This record gives sequence, structure tokens and C-alpha cells, in this order.
Amino acid sequence: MSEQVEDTPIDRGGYDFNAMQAKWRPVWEKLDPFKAKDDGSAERRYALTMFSYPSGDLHMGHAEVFALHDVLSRYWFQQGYDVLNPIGWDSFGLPAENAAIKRNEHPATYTYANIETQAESIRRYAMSFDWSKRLHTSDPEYYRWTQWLFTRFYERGLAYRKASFVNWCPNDQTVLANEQVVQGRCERCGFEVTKRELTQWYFKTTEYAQRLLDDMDQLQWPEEILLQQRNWIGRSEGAFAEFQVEGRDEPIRVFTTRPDTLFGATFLVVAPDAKLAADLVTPDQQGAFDEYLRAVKATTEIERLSTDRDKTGVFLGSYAVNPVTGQRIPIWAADYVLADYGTGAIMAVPGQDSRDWEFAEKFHLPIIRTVQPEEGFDGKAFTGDGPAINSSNAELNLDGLEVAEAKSRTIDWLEDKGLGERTINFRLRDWLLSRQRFWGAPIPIIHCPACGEVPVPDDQLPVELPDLRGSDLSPKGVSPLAAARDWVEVACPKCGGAAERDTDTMDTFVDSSWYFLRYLSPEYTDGPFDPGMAERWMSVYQYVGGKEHAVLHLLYARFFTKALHDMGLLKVTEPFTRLLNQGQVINEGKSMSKSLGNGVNLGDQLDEFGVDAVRLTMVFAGPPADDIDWADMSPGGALKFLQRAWRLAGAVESPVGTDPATGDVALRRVTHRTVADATDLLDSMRFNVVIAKVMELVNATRKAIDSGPGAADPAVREAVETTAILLSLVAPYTAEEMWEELGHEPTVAKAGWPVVDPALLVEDTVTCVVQIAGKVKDRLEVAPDITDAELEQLALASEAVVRALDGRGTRKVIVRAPKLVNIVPA
RNA sequence: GCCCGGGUGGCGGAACGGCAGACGCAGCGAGCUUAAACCUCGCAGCCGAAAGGCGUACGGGUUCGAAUCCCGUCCCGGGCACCA
Repeated sequence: MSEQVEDTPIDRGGYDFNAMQAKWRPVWEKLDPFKAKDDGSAERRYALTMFSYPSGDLHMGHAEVFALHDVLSRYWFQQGYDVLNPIGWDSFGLPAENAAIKRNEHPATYTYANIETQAESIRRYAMSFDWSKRLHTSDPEYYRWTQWLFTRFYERGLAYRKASFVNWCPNDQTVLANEQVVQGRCERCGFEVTKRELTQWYFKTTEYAQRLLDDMDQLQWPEEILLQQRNWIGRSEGAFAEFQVEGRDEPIRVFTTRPDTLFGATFLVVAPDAKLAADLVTPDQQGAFDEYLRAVKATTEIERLSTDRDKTGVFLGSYAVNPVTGQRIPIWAADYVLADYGTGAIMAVPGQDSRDWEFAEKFHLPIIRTVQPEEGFDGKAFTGDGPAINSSNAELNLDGLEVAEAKSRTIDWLEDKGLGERTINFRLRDWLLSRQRFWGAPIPIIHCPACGEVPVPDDQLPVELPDLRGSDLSPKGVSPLAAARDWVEVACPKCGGAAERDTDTMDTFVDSSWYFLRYLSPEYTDGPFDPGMAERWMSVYQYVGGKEHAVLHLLYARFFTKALHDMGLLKVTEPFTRLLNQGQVINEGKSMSKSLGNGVNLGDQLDEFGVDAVRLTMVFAGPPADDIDWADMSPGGALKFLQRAWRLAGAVESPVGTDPATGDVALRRVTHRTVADATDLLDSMRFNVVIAKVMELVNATRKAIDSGPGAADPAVREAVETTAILLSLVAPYTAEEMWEELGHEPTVAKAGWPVVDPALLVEDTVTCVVQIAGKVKDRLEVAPDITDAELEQLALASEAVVRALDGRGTRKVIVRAPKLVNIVPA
């Protein structure tokens, strides 16, 4: 498509976006208008966009999120807020490491080269960032504080190490957090995830589960994201219940949401990979169990998760006793029970649970219904509500009770007997944060044979990465750091004896869980951030970014903020008050990818249409949250509009400073109405409609010049100056050029938001619609202050109404002066 | 399977329960031009010559009045998915 341009150069009528871009960039860089003042002269607003991962140059997705983010930031600048709008890079991570292996160099080389490329592109894209706040998470000055925070978490027991079966990506050769496993595949590379038993570092996110739920009502976030987080946290109310095991002192504890069905518990199931299973297996079942466990470990997550998969399991040889029936019930191991949810053991109630039913059917275990299914129910397990049946013993009688009542009676009984209690369980797991890769912040822990885990003292931070490159970094299943012996071997900070550094690095999501705090004071050396700055600027007023981070970054950042609050480091408990999720930029109905070959190169688009036209296209495409199919867009149309707007500036004939008061009232009304509408629309983030309104203003101004009061009318200057200011949010180069043409000094970015004269929002006449039975029959031009009675009379006298009524009387007349009359004929 | 979104012209999308289709793209016509491009102006949901009728996925309902609210159905997109 770019060939056309080369063949027949389009006459831009003097509008030359390349020249504008070259002309204004240095001027703006000198003026540096977007630095946060922090002097108390204006209300503060922290505008944040998700920082970039430096994997290459900017792409179409960046172009969209930046365009939307910049509209808001520039809008607030124009309104006079003291805006903090920082930019930085999430510069640790695997791609740099993989590139370094391939090119036999240090990951930093690739990383910082890409950062420079992106920084240059961002400047060209005319983003209103405060560059003095710039940071990179891979700088030692940054990760020093990531490590400092880790040790604070460690001291409070919020960071700990444990062995368990963890998600392992065989391709990236590292463990993954739960949140990074999507449909059984590695979120990053798409490889099938397997399980490995490893000792890993965790953050205790579960300790904050309830507060993460509760504080959601402070957040003005898309409901969709809140819902996803709610589901992810997965609160469920129920009870623990204890089952005595034959020949064992310790009972088995299970978690159930249906304590009312206890009478129907005909067997127990434990997770095969839980320690409990190994404890319970009897010698004669040992062989069968070992074989089963081996098979379970060999299954990939994908297989395990497939719903239509047959239930598998093995009898452990032991028996427990149902506490209400006294029945002897067998204990099985099966992989439909998860080791790390609840207690890793369940009471199976096949009558009321479809998974248990399936299992019972397959292995010929008894099924007892304890809830009366509704009339005509022909299914298997009945999971609905209904009266309890088969549920009584000498002490407890549930028969006839509805589920809710039966639940609470059972729990009361269990608590009474010391056999269990009411509880709440969460689906959320602790956050696995250690990674066996190089390009990340080293975990600041020293393992000492005498003292155990010893956090690196604050004055020895940062623990800098050793200089490894090329094949030193290739994945070996253990961290590459382990091979750097002179780095690993250190003196224990406590006893001075020989000790070793922890060789894992932190998940890059740790870096991004607090970067918005470091932005406040990136040079600060007395702590991770300046507490005064945090008090003045937090929480982030508006966060803009993609919804792919719904349960990853956004949940982790919330967790960090709460933990920091509890440590007394932060006043606020939530990081981001408002959230805007932009859609994706796709092409021809599919997301852009190399394999599909449907990628659109941002650089090409910018070369062909210019920065302003691309930004305008992104903003005008539709509601910010919707995906943009680039194939449906017309950056050429956006460019045409910008030229049309720009030409207005050259047409204005009145001198700068002309008082608009004597100008053409009709055009002035359009101008002021446009500003009023745009203000409301921007406040509700309906940017595409704002653009439509500006287009209408441009059209009205053109008409005023050509066939109205003419180019010398003061209202024309007012309209064009307003256009320039409104356009400065989305097309800064064009707007600046117009502003200069109009006789002003740069920069239009801080010209100030136009003031609306309320008197000009009142129209002379209003179009009143006259309907008969809801169908429009006539339109009347009436005074805006017409009374209901007058209007009704006028409407009934209308020729069209008389014709349509055709002699029928009126049954009812609804009058909504001055806009509408609806006549209901008899 | 469960839970969310969403279905409006050829296309992207507008529309406090009150003129459906603003604004734009593509299209058509006119002016300017030797011609074209650019630019400016105009037309444009569908059927119909017109009057008029029909139209916001489909079927019902509430209402003086429904794209908008309620119920049911279908389709598309997304999230979760053995969480006891």
C-alpha cells in the first residue's frame, strides 16, 4: 500500500508532517513542559501507563495505548492540574536472555539498545512524559530496592521457601507462577507445562486474599477485571470436618462447601502428590500406589485439565470412619483432588457431587442420596437445593431441612463435637516468585550451613549480577548463577563462615509490582521511594494498560501495596484508583503475529501518514476498550482531516488577541457547545466521540469562512484557536503548527482549556418533534422556554398532524416541552 | 459446563427511555481543472415513481413512546474450568 505514495506524491497543500515533526520536537524538548511541578500550586494527578518491555521497537499496540493515555494526560495538563506522567522500562526478563545466548553477549547489551530505540520512538510519538522520572528495572540502583523490599517481606514472613510440585516450563527451563500458566501452557512461550518437585520461594499472597477482595469496592475499574480477580481469588465458604482413620492417631481433615451432605460421604479421596497419600498407603497397596503416582506425574497439565478425561485413582488400603454414620469408608488417591487446595483431601459425596459420582461409578463405590432431587430429575449427582433425606442419627437430624439450614446445623454439631469448624477457603495460591534464570534481580538471601537462611544486610545491597554472557546463560534446569562459583561463595553475614548465595532470581512481576512508587523519586537513596512524594501523589489517579494483566500484574501490585501499607511505608492501600483497559490492535480479524504474516509495522504507518494521523486513527477508531482492526481503519482519512483543520489556521484573518465577543453568534455557539461536550466526553473517556465533535467544529468553521460571516470574523479565530487546543490532545504537531500560524508562542499543549460561556449554550430555537403514536409526523421550531400548553396547541394545529389524525380525536397528549409532543389518537 | 461482555447501514461507529444511523471510511454526483489528483459543495438504511411502509440478531413483554428496560431463543467474543 505504500507504493502508491511513492508513485504519485500527494499534494499536501503545504502540510508536511515530516517537516512539522522535525521542527517541533527540539522546541518541545527545550521547553520541557510536562515536568511535574510538585509545588502545591495545583491539584496533583498521577497519570500512569503500563511501562514497556524492551523487546524491540514500539509496535501498533504501544501506539494505541500511548495515544489513549496521552489524551488523558494532555487533557489534565490543559486543565491546569499538576500532572505526574512518568515513563520507564520493565527491562529484566527472558527475551533479553535468550537473545544474549544467541548472540553470545550480555543481556544488558540487547536490553539497553532496545530501550534507546524505544525511547527515541516514544519521543517521536510526542508523548507528554516527564522524562526526569525515567527508570529501568534492570539498573542496579533500581533492583537494589527490589531486593531491599524482598528482605522486608522476608523479615515479616511474607517471603518464604517451601518444597512442592510446581509448574515447570521445559522450554524456558524455569518454574512458573500459577498466574503464568494459561490453559496448561506457559503464558510466555506456549509450551506445555509439566510438574516438578522443587524448593522455591513464595510470597504469601494468600494472607491478603480477603483484603484483596474487600478493597475492590474502592476501585473504579472495569467490572470485567474485578470479576476476573474475584474469580481468581475464589473465596468459598464451608467447613473443615475430621474423619478418624483406622489404626492411625491423626484424623484426616477435609474441606467441604457442603457439610450438609456429610451423611452421604461414602469414601475419602486424597491428592496422590500430597504427603498424606504416602502416609496412608498400606504395604499391600504400595506397589499400585507408586505406579499411579508415577503416571500422574507424567501427565501434562493439559491432559489433566481436559474435562472429558476419565477419572483415575487407586485405593490406598486404609479406611476412615464417617463421623455421623459410623460407617467404615475407604480412602482413595485420585488426581482430581488437588494437593494444594484446602487440605489436599476431600470427603466424596457421590449423591451430590458429579465428580464424586463419576468416580464412584467407575470404581463401584456406594452412592447415597442425601438431598431429595426435584420431581423428574433423571440425572446422576444432584447438586441443587432440596430437602435433606437419609440424614439422621441419634444426635443429629437433618431430614426435611433445606440445604442452607442443614449446612449450619451440621457445622454446629461438628464444632460441638470438636470435629470441625466453619471456615473460608481461597483458590488463590501463594505467589511463586523464584526463577532459575539469569536476567532478573538476584534473591538477596545467603544460605549458611550454621545460620540457615540469612538475608543480605541492607548495606550490602544491591546483590549485583555477575558478568555472565552467551552460553553461560543457556538453560540447564538450575539457575546460571549457580555456575558462577566466585559469585556464589560468600561469607555468612551473621557468623562469617563459608556460605552460598541463593542462585535464583526474582520473577519480573516483582519488579513491576512497585515501579509506580519508584517513579516518584527515582534518584532517592534513603529508601525505595520518598515517603513524602508517596503521600502527595499516591494513589495513581488513572492507570492505562492492557487487560491481559488482569490477574497478574494488577493483583501482584495490589498485594505489594497492601503489604507496604502494613509495614508503615505507604499510607494508601490500593495502588491504582481508576483503570482503563484499551483493546488490542488486530488486523483482518486476527491478532497480529509473525506466523500469520499479518503484522502491521508501526514505523511504516508513521512514515506514510505521520505521527498525528496514526494517533488520531487510534483515538477515533471506537471506544478505547474495543479492539481496533487496522484493516478497517483509514489513517489516510485521519490525515485528510488534520490537513483540513490545519488549513483553517492559515485562513484566519483577524489579528491575534481579537475579542471574540462581537463575532458571529451561530459559530460561537458551535464552538462553545463543542468545548462543553468535549469536556464531558473526555471525563467519561469517550475519546472517539470527542473527535467527532471536533470534526463538526471544523466543518462549521469552514462553512463560516466560505459561505458565512467570512474569515475576518472574530468568531472564526475563536473557533480555530479552540480547534487547535482540542486537537493538541491527540495531534500535537498539527496543533502546534496551527497555534503558531495563529500568532501564538509555543506551546499549545499548555494553552489552557477553553472556558465555556454558558450563555452561548442556550439556543434561540429548539426543534420539537411531533409524534402520533410514537411516529414522527412533524417538526416545529419553537422557543426553548415554550410552555407545555402552548406547545400542545401548536402541535395540534400542525398541518401534518391534522392530516394524520384524519378526524380522529385525541385520547392523550404527552408534552415534553420544548423537545417533544406525542399524540395518542382516539 | 459455569461466569462475564456484545450483536445498529457496504465498513468503523453515534444516539439522558423521546428525530435511529452523529462523525468518519468506502461509494455516487456537481463545481474547480485541458485532464486528473488535491480541494469545496451535495446525495446516500431498505422497499417504493410517490404517498407511504419496513427497519437496531430473533420471539414476546412493560411503556404514550424501546437500539436503550424485563423474559426467552440464536449467534459472536472473552474469562474460568475436576478448587471439593
